Amino acid sequence: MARTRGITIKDVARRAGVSITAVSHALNDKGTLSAATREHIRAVAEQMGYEADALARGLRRSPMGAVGLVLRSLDALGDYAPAGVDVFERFVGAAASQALARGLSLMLVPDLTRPPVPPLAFSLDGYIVTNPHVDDPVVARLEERGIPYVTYGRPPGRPEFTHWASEDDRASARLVLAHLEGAGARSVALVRGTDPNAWNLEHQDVYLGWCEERGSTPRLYELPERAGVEGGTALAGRLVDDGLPDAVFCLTGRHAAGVQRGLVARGVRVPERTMVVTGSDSEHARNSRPAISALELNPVDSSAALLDILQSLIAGRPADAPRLTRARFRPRGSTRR
Amino acid sequence: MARTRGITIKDVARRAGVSITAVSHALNDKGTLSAATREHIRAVAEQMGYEADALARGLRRSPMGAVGLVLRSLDALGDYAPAGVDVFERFVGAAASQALARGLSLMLVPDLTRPPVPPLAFSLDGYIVTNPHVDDPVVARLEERGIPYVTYGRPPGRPEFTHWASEDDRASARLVLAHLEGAGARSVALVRGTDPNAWNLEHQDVYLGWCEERGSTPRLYELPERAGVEGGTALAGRLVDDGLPDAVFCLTGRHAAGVQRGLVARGVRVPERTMVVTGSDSEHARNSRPAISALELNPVDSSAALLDILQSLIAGRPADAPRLTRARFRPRGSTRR
DNA sequence: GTGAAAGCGCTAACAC
DNA sequence: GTGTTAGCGCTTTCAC
Repeated sequence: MARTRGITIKDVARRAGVSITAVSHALNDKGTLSAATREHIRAVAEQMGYEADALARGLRRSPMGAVGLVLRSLDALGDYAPAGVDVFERFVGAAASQALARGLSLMLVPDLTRPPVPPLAFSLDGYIVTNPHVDDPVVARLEERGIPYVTYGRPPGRPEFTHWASEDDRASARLVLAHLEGAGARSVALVRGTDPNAWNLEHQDVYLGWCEERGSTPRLYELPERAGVEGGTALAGRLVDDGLPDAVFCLTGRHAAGVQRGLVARGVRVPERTMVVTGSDSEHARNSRPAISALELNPVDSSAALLDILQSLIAGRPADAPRLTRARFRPRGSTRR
Repeated sequence: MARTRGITIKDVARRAGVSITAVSHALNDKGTLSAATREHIRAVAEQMGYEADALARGLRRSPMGAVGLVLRSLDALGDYAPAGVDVFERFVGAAASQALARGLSLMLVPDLTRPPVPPLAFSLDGYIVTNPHVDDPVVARLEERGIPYVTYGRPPGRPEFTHWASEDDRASARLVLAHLEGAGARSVALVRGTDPNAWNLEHQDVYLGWCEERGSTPRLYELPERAGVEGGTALAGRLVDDGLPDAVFCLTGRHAAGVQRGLVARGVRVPERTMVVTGSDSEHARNSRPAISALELNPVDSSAALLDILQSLIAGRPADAPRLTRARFRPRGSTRR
């Protein structure tokens, strides 16, 4: 299966009876060729099925037509396909489809700071980094290299950085809390993850503000993302011991599923005694009994926005950023009273 | 945001006080350098944080550390993110995770035959092509270029080609039919898609054989994949008109959801009068009432197998192929009698 | 053992 | 208007 090389610019030049420069210029709309030559060269190239080699072209630092995607939350998890968690797959799917629609390819790249670094990594035109955390080394690396990037979720601790898009986490959090309040909840516990990303931080922030406004004591629990369903189940014990709240708001779907299972196992009636809701819809949330009310992210709009911004950056244009998209709230049995 | 170039081989050579060649050889275990020089050069390179530029390297046709993924079924659909269809997302997620685990990056590439072809497309080390159909032009293109590739699903009409992996479709089909028979079905209709890929063809083949063995008249319906749920609903009318079978086996999840909805709307009781089952689990299947029994593909094992084969091909080793993985059958309400 | 030098395919100064 | 030429960063002969 020897790799045959494709038709090169040289072949086209020879065939068209011109220099390689002429070909390069004709095909890239550069230089000052006569319309006739240009047209002729184009015809020949087309007819020969010529396609410029991206590598050689990239060597001269022209765009590659491909952007990278780094999933920081999965890097952190150390597992790129956690069972039942479909937010990332959905995001990858959406981002890929949006990229393809814009004529860009999407390359999935692992943690850029841990060797071996994928060879092409620093040759891509730009990057989407999802859920960067405080002082994210991947972001630092891109910054260092001067590679354009956008982030899915505001990079925490960097108020000056605007090239991000995400669902409006603050609005989402308020939506959920209002829903719980409307269903009669007075005391709400928040279960967040431990990654210091905007997702965790902004929900927490809104939650604390909400508690303060109402004069209720915040009940904040931190559970590592990787603790999964089991972690949630275990946490249910603590919730009971600390005194049952009217509702539990778990940011991750697996925690919510675990917490609900743990509560039910301890005889707590959901939603009658305590409601459960999650900030991130997942198979687990949908398949729990009762089904768990959830925020459904908006990967399509978010990845479209991110690619818009990224394309502007790559082209050196000012970008319309940040951009907020809207998550949908899906009320289900776990909060239906 | 000027792109800063990284440290080049030249920098390392100068710093180590050797030639460029020496650096190249030391870092690639080529040539005949003394152990001492080799070690010294390596130390300097490491200390400088040198990383070879993949582009320049690729120009000389060495591996890029990246493989492409082409989703033929989505190319055909013309939509890279059809709502509720998660098999592809799951496959992408699984393939990405398996690739990353092997130190490879995964690049999602659209139809390689429709311009504009993504620039890097022909520079990748190899390809995974999902669900190629008869005389697939993408496959032809890769073949032409001598680029190693594997297919998810046997390429139909090419018995000599072995570099593929997939769930064992024939076994899956038998599993489903046996399940239906066990639940009392005598007459079963098969609803397949129109893409001439192995998935459609092999299920059909087993189905026809099964009918023949039992002396029952086959009832075969073809429905374009893109007809979606609505197509299924419409088909339900035909099923009723043609005389209700005891069970309907729809290969795609959306067709199954539509068929069941259409049947129920016409007063047919599922599963009592007619059972419904699908060959491809999806959100639609799970969320239908009753939930639809389904085959759940095995993207994790399948993509792992594909990457094993692909890595062998790239390395020029003989590959252990084809490889069959096992789908799981999920019995649900739609076949529970 | 080591290094000079010739490309890989392309782009962009700069001559002509 | 058009072509010559010098690289981009790297690998790989092939002299020394």
